Amino acid sequence: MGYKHNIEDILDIGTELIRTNGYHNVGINQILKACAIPKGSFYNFFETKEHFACEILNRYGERSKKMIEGFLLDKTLTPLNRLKSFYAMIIDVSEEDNYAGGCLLNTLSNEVGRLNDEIAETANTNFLVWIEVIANCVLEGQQQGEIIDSFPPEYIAEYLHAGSYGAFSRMKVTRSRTYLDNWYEMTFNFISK
Amino acid sequence: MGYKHNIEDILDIGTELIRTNGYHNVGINQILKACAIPKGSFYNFFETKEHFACEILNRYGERSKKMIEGFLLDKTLTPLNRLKSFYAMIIDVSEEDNYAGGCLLNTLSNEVGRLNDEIAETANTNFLVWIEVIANCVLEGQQQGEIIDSFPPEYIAEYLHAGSYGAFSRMKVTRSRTYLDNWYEMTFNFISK
DNA sequence: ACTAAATTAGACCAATTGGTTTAATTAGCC
DNA sequence: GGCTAATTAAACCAATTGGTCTAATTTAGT
Repeated sequence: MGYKHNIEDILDIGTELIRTNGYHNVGINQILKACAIPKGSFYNFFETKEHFACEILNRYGERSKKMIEGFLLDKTLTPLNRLKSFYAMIIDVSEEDNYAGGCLLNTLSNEVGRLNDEIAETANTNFLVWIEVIANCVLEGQQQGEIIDSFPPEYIAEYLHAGSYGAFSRMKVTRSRTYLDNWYEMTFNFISK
Repeated sequence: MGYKHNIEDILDIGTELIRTNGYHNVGINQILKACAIPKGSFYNFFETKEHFACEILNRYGERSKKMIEGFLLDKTLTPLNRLKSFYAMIIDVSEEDNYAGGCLLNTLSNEVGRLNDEIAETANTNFLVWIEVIANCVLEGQQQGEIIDSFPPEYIAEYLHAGSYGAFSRMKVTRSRTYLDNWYEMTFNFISK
């Protein structure tokens, strides 16, 4: 039957709070309150706030990887169209989310990437896992002549995904999808053959 | 002769602290300590921490505008080469800075852009001032046939500068200029005619 | 020299920060 | 049923948060 509280719930709620409000702006107490768990339970599950951040990053990384694969391994579309549908979905979801947070990995990278070694490494590792999935799709597109082959697939994959992070920065202050849409249009124009 | 403390020093030190450590991670007390000023003076100059953030944003915005113009109005280079030299400089400076903070405007946009209306608007306003300067240079480049004209100059300007923000996110976790360099190479390859 | 306003100084405030501790309770296993 | 380990619960901690307050000092204008 298990105990009263389960880690998954704490991770879920913590992920959303930190993704939308930032790392230093969300206290342990706030997470505890939202989860309705006492402090003892939290520190039974997690050593420190830093470790907690790494755990939600890894969890977010794994789940997102599966979601990315759901789009990029879909053989009913051409590789380029798979990529397009993936980023079109990200933009739609951001709008539904009311432009609140964007990607947890990006949020933590920007806020604590330079300050905290463990969080930085965890964020980077998970990012590179995504890049591998994206690069495979890019390579397929290159082989089918849909995508430019003037750059290695990993370069294009990083360019694509990090590019979306730049767009998130603009999204957060403009509270609109306009620049996300422009970014999408221009980037796919540039990498299409 | 003036009083003992001057606002400029507080703004300078506050800018650097927040740019490199983030908004919520830097307390008023920390800024006071670094400036060696008492609290009364700080709150005599600035209403709240939020207002202080807006002031350093505006100051950073104005100074950066002048610096951008220093590069982009330099008639000894072609428009495209002016843009290239500007972003090459940004990357070099980031390396010298040990990849610490990147752009204050981007840092604040990402961390508090969605949480704080005043800071968001201030960040966006200053960003758009830069975009205007960059767009003028892009337009010149288009007129001289150096830069693609398949997109409006403002679109290319935003694409350029927001793109560099995505690269900063990667820089902070990798602690290297590698992705900044790749971004530079690819972006200028895409927008060159 | 006098006055009013700006500045300086730092003690003080309630609220919150991340984290510890101790005791009670619960679960799983033999 | 009894034992051990995990979990729950919340009081407690020192340090820090953004911000206020009062009093002393300094400046600029007349």
